[in-house]
Amino acid sequence: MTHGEQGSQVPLESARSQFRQLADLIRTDIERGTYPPGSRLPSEPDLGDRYGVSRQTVNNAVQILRSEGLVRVDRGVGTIVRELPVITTMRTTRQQERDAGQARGAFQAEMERLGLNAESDVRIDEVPAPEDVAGHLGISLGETVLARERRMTANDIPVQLATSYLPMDIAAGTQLAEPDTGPGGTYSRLADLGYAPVSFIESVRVRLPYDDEFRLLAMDGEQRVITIRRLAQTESGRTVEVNDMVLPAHQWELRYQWHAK
Amino acid sequence: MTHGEQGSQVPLESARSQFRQLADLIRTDIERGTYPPGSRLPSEPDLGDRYGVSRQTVNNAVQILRSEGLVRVDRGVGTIVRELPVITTMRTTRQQERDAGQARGAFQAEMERLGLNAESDVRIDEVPAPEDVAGHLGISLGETVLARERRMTANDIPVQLATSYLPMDIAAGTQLAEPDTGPGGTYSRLADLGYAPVSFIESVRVRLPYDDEFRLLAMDGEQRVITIRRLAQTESGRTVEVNDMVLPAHQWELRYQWHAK
DNA sequence: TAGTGGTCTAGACCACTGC
DNA sequence: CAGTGGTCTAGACCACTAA
Repeated sequence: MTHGEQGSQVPLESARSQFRQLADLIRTDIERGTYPPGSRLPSEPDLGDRYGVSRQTVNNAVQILRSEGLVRVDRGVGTIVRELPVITTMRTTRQQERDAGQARGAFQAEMERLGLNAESDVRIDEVPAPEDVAGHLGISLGETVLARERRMTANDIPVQLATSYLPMDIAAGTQLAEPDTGPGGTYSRLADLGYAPVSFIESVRVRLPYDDEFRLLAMDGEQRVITIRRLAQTESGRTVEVNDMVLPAHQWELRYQWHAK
Repeated sequence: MTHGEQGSQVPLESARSQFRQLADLIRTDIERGTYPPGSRLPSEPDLGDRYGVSRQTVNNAVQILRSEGLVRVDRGVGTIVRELPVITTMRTTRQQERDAGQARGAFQAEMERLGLNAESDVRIDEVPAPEDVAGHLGISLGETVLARERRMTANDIPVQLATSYLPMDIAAGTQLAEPDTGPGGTYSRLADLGYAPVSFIESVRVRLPYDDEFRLLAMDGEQRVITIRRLAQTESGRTVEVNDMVLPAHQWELRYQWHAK
């Protein structure tokens, strides 16, 4: 009664917490187009008045929508409805071959399919191998490896970090140490050098982002990242690449296809 | 000054929010064994006094640990340190064959490897095909399909829900409609019937659990689920199974292996 | 400077648990 | 019944943005 006279126009059941129900209401409004992509939600005090709840309760509701990637908060500006579609990445025996024949990578191809403008930075470094990477590459602990760090964006929104580790005895002085690995990418160059990867293992996990990932991926609130560690092995069983990928979980779908036998 | 005299023994920087730093402190204590698995954290008021912060701030910190699966809250009891290890599930061309030869499924095998006691319920139903399932199975909208719903536990902790949809023209009256599908499981029976699956596609996503999933998986706080939809196809290209899996994200690692060519 | 969301506090009421 | 966490509120201060 103290404030907001239009309070509780929408009946809230008592079974579920108010902030969850409020999140549902706002989500529905977004899906119906009441708040179209790119527009701003009413401010938290406004929403509080409108629904007859405290600002803290509104804030809790908005946290849910943020964690789903439905909205994004611009500090000092407001809460904006997002519009980036879900990106699908595909891993297949056959696709793998197709990708190898392409001038551009799988990421570029998917972005084009979605009509998004894909860009990526590359930073190349020689670094001491992280302990677990050293283990996979069969390298002693202090030894240096080639690290190719990439950050990929779609329509200027960061969508993936990837760090590829390659043994120096293979990569040093080759095109693998150049920003542009040329047609077919890393795996084609490895093949040229006599280390064609034929077997791949990917380990997928979900977790909270680290601070640097949070910043580099422009993440928001309680969003999660998907982490993928890919190992690429040659016919002889040597692991010639460790690739650590980090993806905002809400904007990706991973697709794996394989064949029995 | 009003309360808790030991307040702020641990210096908190001002850059990051108090509740995130507090979460880090408690997490460290858990990892160091100060709060061993199975034990209870001090109550939220206690922690508030100890660190000189409000109960709400403690609550926010605990939310983070819950979402990571590090602790679990028993209503009316307290916050308990968890101990379920991360479960790895493996998908490989070769593994697939190996599994087919086993009396027990892949899930059982992994549980045994981890020394966990695996159990699972099965419920079998004939239901109208959900719209997207009908599309995949090439069935008209109202038509019924066989639904095999499973709920799997490890040491009595629920770790996976799975619903397998099979076309009635294949499954009706066969062992596929029985609780126990026999040696080799569903895929072996499909093979016996002349519908051996040879190609598999899995689509992986991460999201907040629905209410029923939240309950059935005994989830806690802001935890996420991994959803996997698997399509199994025969040589002729017919999709003979749609399998929807739901897994608490914090306790699983998905592993995919494949071979080029 | 006014408005935005981030965060914190003190206090409150609730449902649930175990004694 | 006392203790637990879930949730809500009113009020506050902050950093940041845009006008």
